[in-house]
Amino acid sequence: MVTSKKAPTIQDVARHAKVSAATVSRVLSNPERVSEATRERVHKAVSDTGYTINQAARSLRMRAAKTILIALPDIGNPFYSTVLDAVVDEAAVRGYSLLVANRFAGDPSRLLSDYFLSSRADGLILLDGGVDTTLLQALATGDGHVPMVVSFDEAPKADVAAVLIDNLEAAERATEHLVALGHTKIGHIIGPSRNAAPNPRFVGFKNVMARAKLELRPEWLFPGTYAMDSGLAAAEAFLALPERPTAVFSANDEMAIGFVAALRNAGLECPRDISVIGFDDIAIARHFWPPLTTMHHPREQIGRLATESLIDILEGAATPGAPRRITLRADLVVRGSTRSLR
Amino acid sequence: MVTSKKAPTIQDVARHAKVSAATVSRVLSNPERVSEATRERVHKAVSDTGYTINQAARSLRMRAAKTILIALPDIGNPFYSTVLDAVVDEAAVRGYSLLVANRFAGDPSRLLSDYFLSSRADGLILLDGGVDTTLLQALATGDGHVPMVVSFDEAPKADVAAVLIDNLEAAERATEHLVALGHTKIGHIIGPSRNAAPNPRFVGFKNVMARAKLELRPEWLFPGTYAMDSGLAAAEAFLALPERPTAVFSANDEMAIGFVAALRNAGLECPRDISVIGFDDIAIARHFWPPLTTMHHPREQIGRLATESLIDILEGAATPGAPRRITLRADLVVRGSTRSLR
DNA sequence: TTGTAGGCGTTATCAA
DNA sequence: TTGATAACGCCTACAA
Repeated sequence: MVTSKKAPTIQDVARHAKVSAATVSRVLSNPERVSEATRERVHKAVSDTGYTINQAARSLRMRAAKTILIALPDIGNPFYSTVLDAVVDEAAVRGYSLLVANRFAGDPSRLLSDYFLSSRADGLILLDGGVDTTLLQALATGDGHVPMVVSFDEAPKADVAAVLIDNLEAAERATEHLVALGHTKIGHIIGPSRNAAPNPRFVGFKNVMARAKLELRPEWLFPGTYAMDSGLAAAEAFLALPERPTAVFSANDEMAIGFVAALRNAGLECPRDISVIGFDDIAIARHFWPPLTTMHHPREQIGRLATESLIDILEGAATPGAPRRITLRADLVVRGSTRSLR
Repeated sequence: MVTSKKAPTIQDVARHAKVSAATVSRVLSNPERVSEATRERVHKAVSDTGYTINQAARSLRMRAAKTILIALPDIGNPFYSTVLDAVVDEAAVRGYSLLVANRFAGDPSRLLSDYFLSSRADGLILLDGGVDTTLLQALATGDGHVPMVVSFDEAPKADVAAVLIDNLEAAERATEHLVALGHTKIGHIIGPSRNAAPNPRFVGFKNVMARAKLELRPEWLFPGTYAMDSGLAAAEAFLALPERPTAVFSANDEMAIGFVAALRNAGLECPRDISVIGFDDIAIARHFWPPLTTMHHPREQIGRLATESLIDILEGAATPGAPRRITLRADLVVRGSTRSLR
């Protein structure tokens, strides 16, 4: 059963069951159009021969591959691999195979559309925010457009189905946590901005600071890249400060971790000397010392919902006109890196 | 160029270049069999029409999908996603697409061979050690056998191409590091054993202890599962000990981290009160506090080599009779969690 | 050097 | 309810 000299075809099954290939095909895709008796004979023949449908032939005929493509900026990054994990599982549940593309940023248009023109994949889950907006628009809504669902840090301009979190609102809640703890001197490690738009997490931070009537000191704003190194750099700038904030909101966990680690080397303890809140809740966050307070980014859920949405689109279950946009909530996870000042 | 109403076929290109479809096909696969002049005309026609080869049709005809399948136990685990990252890249370089399967342990035989019988993939990279040995043997060498390369913790019994590290030898070097630091009272957090065979890292540990004539105390051996929790459990057992070791070799980093964290909660500092060495060098290891001394597992290299080997097999560049077995070296990375006793 | 023709394994259309 | 037949788009003898 495991293997046989040569993969049996639908013809072999047909012979075995003494019916035509057409009937076998029908049993497999529209069982209700076949009589009970022959249906059973065919099923038996299928398992007797160990028949498995040839996907290549099926794809050719159906112009559909039952396969979806996921494009990621960096699989090695645990953030993305967590999403990928959920996507693979959900796709499998729905009977789809999953093709993976990594770091295609170089010449995205050609590479990506190739997958569809060559009918290797039916739809796309795009997690790579580095795609040019107009290009994205063309890919998504152009002539031979690609069914797709995107999930970026920031809501894409293009008219595309998307699964997102509300970064601005979540950043507000992160900042509010610090305010609620009694902190008034609060700094921020700023995430990079895309397309010249200010980072939404930074905007959320500023909103709350204004609302709480707290001073927004320029020297308490540390520019970052999301990489851990910028946390270290922020720590250096922090240590050189004549007057220091008592709390810092970092636009992501990596930078927060770098920041805390560098401070510790300089003799400053978190949360004793400084409270730090991160963003994303990466795997390290809970095992770090101190365990990092952060906003939980629902990565698994994003992967699952993106896959569901895409397959709904592919199978016509989704309204074609209005691309669905799902917004998820990032929850505050209080751990050990923030403390009350009261 | 990005898209067109309907994907152009080889016929469209042929018409455009005023040649036959056969000639276009030849230009694409055996350019040398076509005259310079027509070759150019065809190339122009290809780019004019925006033609992309239809992989489904090609696969059907060629009985090859130019696609490889990777089967992983858990994509979400950074260990595997790092390998995956390298595999995706290397496959792309060689012109192969990559299909991903996750957690298929339930009914491996059917699911996996399906991919090949249905000609969706040409070969397999197997990272899931949970496969039954005889099943593996059948899959690898049976009648309609699947070209494959495996990479597990332990060398598979089956007659299969493999890319591995020598766990036993690396564990010896890890233990020797502790001995060289002057430790004589050394414990071990044992990794799980597969197929009733003792964990090779445990064997390596015992070898060195015997060689150094150090006492192997049963109560200093903590059973583990590779999950962080067993590190916590080991810490509890450790704390209850009347006499404690001064150093511990943990069979992997997760357990080492759990161990150190739990000890810290109980007031024991690493490396002041205890030296700990892990294994694998996962991403957290360097950012943990203290930065973890460990054996670096060459995951990227494994992914790259496994992919190369598989494609060599697929393209007939590898000797079919004798499956190649590549053994890589895990390097010692000394960081902050181990200290000298002298 | 180039073209013609047949078939890879499926599914959909049309009759029976 | 079932069967014959014609594509789907490509590659490769075989002919010219």
